[in-house]
Amino acid sequence: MQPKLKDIAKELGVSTATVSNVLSGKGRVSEETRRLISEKIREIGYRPGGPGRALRTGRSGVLGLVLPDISNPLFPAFAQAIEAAASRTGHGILIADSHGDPTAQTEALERIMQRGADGIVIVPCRGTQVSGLSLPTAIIDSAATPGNSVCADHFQGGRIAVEHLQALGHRRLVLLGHSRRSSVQTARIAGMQAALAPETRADVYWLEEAAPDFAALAGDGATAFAATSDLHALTALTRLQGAGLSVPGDVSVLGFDDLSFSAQITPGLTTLAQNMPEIAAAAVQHLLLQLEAVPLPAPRLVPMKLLVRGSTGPAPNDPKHNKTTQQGDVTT
Amino acid sequence: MQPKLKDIAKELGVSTATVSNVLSGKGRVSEETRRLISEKIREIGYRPGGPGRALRTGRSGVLGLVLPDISNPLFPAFAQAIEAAASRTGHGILIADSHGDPTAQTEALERIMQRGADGIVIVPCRGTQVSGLSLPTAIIDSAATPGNSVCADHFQGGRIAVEHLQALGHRRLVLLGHSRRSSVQTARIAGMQAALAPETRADVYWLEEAAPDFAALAGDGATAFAATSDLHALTALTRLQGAGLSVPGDVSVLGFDDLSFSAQITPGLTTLAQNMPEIAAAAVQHLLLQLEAVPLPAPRLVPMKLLVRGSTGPAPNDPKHNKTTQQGDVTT
DNA sequence: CTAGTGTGATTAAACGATTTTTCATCCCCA
DNA sequence: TGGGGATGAAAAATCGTTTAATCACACTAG
Repeated sequence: MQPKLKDIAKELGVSTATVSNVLSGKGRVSEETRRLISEKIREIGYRPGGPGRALRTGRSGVLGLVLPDISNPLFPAFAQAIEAAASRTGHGILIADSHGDPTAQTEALERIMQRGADGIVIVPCRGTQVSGLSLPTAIIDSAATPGNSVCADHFQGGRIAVEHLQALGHRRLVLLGHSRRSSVQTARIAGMQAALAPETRADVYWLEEAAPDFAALAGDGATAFAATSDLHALTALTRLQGAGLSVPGDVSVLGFDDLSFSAQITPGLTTLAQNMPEIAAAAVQHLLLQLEAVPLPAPRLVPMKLLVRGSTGPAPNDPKHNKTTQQGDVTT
Repeated sequence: MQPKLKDIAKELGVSTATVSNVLSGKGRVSEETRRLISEKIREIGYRPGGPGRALRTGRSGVLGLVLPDISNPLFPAFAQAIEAAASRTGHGILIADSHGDPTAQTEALERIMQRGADGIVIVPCRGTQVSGLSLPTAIIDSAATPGNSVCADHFQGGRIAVEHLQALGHRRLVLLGHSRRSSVQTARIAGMQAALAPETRADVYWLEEAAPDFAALAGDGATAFAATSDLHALTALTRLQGAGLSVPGDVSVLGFDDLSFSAQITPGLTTLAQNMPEIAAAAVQHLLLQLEAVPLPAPRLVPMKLLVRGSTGPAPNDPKHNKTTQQGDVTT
């Protein structure tokens, strides 16, 4: 049985109020009893928390986190960053997986509210729009989503990706997305297209609809593949390598999100990383501000960062570049 | 403001006790009022939960989940499975990341207990041993860990891996682990070694200590690489492919845990998968039994399952096998 | 000597739900 | 007519903690 406030009070012959005052440093307590009580507290390792406090104060110290798919390789980093940011402010994280299903998402939100969370961080399912919750909410999606609170600047990430490839001399690009219903992916592709030089040609493929033959595209003149996710970049990379092409000698590959495996493979995957700690901190901050009824700041766009690894190199037959493959991570 | 029990009671002119009775179906309520109240409840969408209930009943309906590293690509699947299993029994999941640090792990446990969790599922940090918690606990680690509650049968997984490779004719194996301090990895390697035929040679490399030159090993006669994680299998596969070797034509590669990317790459990675749903269900079950003070069952060992994809094939120059690479997943 | 002022600590109410106890009827039968 | 169930619902206690209100006491100033 956990020690309770009453136990301490009884053992020291004082009232629970006095003990509580010592804990919070609020009421009037003599130096003497304060010392006595805090010593006892340390001795038996008492921690106030629990439902009692939550009931009285109306704060549970727990934030909900609703994700469309925990097993998506991007979300671990998300969850970890959010957990870290919440820990820093003394909050716990209650997770829920919506399995990409809007109905499940609604249920998840309800369950979290029912459990008394103080606020909710939501990464919404594709195509859903969350609003009108009676709880502080932070939405992490894309700049285009109404109600979005904070997110990576996917558009800018796309631009940087294409700028990087063009600077290496690539003029025939293949842009790979998974689903055009994902606002994140469409933003990245749009950013890529916005950065295209007049002489650059870029074909977009949505893998959900039809998977192209990567090696054939390369044979047809494409020298660089830019995917909206490292997962698809990896698919392309292994398929190209398997077909006997050299990466980045014959063809460059670039991805997004710096997934766990991206630095592990050979060549290392050049990728655009989200600044997870900053996004997470902003999301948590967003909730805490709402809890204090502070007017909300404008949606935050956190810049993405290019990590140059070995999978991108000079376009073949480009006179300007004939250096060898770069080693290690270079950030810009 | 969320609707409260008192609101409903006041609005219908009954006592809170009566409403609570309707909710739980316990006390004596006339059919008439029961109908009236439950209709009102449905109308305003009231859900009892919250700290009030937790305080009175002593159950918060929340289970803690402590992981050594959320961003480890294996844990998403873990977390998802646990979340699903807990949802099924009406529980929420409070996650905490110990960052592989025993001190942080202890703190995480305390924070979770303080928040009033009903039980804790722990995947312990390497080398730590959790015990003596005043809360129901389920430990998921390896069979060798004292106090282990449930885990995959890593040893058996290792055996199956080597048996698979030997059946394909491989007689020169390279076994890859990351750290010999990981009880999971040592169990897998031990299982692999236990299945070796007398004429098979297998060299073990711990990547944490020294990373071998994979291509050189292959040139030296090794025809198959078995890693204790898909992550390292992927490292090996891309490096071998990059060196111009054909997988599985020249060399086979096998991993563990069926990570998110394993089916996405070319060739698909043959791997030994953990039965996450079963492990998660067993862990949650373990907690629920303790809550009801039922004597604990013996530790559960959940068999691993071989998923044969394209990365393993017949050993080169093996007279018995000359089929082409298999397509798709074949389970045994 | 009394009223006012601090000081240190206790009492009691409150939070939202559950559960035990009590209460008020009504009905039946002796 | 008056006890004895049965029935339906209200009253009250309880969980652990915080906090406003209160109290007891000493000290000081008028």
